[in-house]
Amino acid sequence: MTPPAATAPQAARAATGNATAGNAREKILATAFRLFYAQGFRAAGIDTIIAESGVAKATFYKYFPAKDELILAYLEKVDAVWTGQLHAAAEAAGDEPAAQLVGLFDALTTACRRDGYRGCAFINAAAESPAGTRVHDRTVAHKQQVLAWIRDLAGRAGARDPDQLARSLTLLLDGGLASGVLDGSPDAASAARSTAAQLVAASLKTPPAPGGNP
Amino acid sequence: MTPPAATAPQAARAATGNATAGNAREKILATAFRLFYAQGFRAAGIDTIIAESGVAKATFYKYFPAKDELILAYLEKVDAVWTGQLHAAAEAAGDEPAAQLVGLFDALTTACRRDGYRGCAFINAAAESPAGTRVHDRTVAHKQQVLAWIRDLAGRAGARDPDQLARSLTLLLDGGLASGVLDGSPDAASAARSTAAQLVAASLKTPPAPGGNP
DNA sequence: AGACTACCAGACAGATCTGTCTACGGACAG
DNA sequence: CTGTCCGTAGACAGATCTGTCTGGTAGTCT
Repeated sequence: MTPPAATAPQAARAATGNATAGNAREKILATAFRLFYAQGFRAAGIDTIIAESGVAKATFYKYFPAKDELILAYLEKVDAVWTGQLHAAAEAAGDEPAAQLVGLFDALTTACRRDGYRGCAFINAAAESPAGTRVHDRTVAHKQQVLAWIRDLAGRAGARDPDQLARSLTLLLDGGLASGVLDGSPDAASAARSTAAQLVAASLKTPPAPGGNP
Repeated sequence: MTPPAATAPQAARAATGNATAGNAREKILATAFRLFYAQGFRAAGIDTIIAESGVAKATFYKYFPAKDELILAYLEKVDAVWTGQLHAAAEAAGDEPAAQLVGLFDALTTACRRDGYRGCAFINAAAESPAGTRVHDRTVAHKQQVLAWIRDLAGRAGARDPDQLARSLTLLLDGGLASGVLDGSPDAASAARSTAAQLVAASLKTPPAPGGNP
């Protein structure tokens, strides 16, 4: 797994040659990661983030000229982490693409079990920012990346209709992410996994009836 | 200093024939319904709601002693509206429970197509309020009501495992609600419907393998 | 030594948000 | 006529949030 190279590791470091430069930035980002996810980024104020990361206000505004920049950086980090977990879960299921399509749902199970789980950070982010904003656009981009990856897996698995299968699986994934917090019972994730297994299996069979669709 | 589109209070009262104290309450709730859904209830301020509903501040606080009360009333209204749409879509599909299980997804399609669609109001609400709050609890209750209704339909349809089928379908429904805004393409809803049809059909067939399944 | 860099501490301005409170007016029953 | 209910209009307090700005400390490079 490779961390996304496109995620803003400030060229200032290379410019100054200072190895410790940007240490404060990481602390801020780590705190934001925690607070934004736990409370939403409208409820988590700059002052709180600054206080909890033990950083001066001027330092904060040096790295993140506006709160929006921090939110975007947060989403970038969430994307990297969640994508990494999805890929890891898929690979843990073996080399067969079909098995990986099911295995990736183990990342959902793990996420739902985690303490303080509050659903999909991107869905939550989109709920807090209207369409057309950069935050919203970043969310759309993330979802499309995941969809494209699953579609690729479905194609390599030999699915009858990779597009359709990928869409069904992302629906299950998003549904599990969204309702994992809401459904009182914790088995939404395992239900998503078994449903995914059923869909994958059905999509790999040869078409039974070429007849019309009611 | 002229309020935009000033709604003459006397005229409005005369139009409705007065007689109903609490006319202002409905106006407030209607405005909140619109603004809360469009912006989230953290971004939509009391002052804006008061101004846009053409109501005095004291009147607002008479009916809703705190913003939380308005949010709860809003969720109550959303619950009634969305549940009504789900039931209507199901009934429009005929009398057969199996057909209704698929037909209810037409409510999702309609919702996604609606202008200004911003996903599930409850999921968005939960994203803005931490677990343990009344808002969050109301969201959980709503989701469980929907789940119970679908489970009942699945049972009457003669599904092999009504619990499992209901859970799969709610996952698809929530996934469609959540990603209907995010997926660039608008066909998430129709994909959810066709996947639901597939799952319902598979669940009605006689069990192929009676082998013990953990 | 001087310059530069990274950082801390915190006051401050300006906006915004929730909720309270005063002042006023029309409708209607007793 | 008077009291009560419903409503408008808007000032106000107090909290909070974003973003700026000043001043001070420590390490590093030349």
